[in-house]
Amino acid sequence: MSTAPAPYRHIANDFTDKIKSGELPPGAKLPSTREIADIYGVSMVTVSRAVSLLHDRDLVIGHPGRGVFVAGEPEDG
Amino acid sequence: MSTAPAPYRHIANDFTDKIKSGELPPGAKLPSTREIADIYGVSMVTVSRAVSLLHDRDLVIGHPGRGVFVAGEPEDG
DNA sequence: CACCATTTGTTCGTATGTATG
DNA sequence: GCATACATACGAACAAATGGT
Repeated sequence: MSTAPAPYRHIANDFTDKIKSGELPPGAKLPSTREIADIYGVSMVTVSRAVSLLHDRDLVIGHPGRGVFVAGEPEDG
Repeated sequence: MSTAPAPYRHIANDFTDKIKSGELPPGAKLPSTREIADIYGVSMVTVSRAVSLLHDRDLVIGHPGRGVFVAGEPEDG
């Protein structure tokens, strides 16, 4: 069955991996919603949902007007 | 203070509380998406998002054509 | 300070797909 | 195949915050 995850799940999973692997260290700024949407070929709503999951897991922190940053310490503290 | 959570957050929080308090025991069926949407006065999309959070937290399990059930053991096995 | 552009966050309506019965 | 019900997505819109001019 593969159980292929939905796009928003895939995106969330993808960034979770990048953060946990250190590719995106604490304080790092994620691409804007529009950027990610363009990269994955989905709408901004879908990206927003994916980021919401990351936010729910305390992996990232979004700052309206600035961007989304990886949680952990810098930029946020 | 207050920081009133968004509707979908509020709904998810509400059901999380019901489940954790035992008001909704494992195997219990949640109201249908349409029902919840009607109760809270929001669209089904918003309810679906709230349930997605519950699902992400392994609090519930959705069965297309049947409904959403509280996770834990029964019904889900 | 005022105005505008950018960016995040959330919602609505609608459509499609899948699964159950 | 139809009715019911969950899951996800898109497009458009509004609200709030930030920052540049």
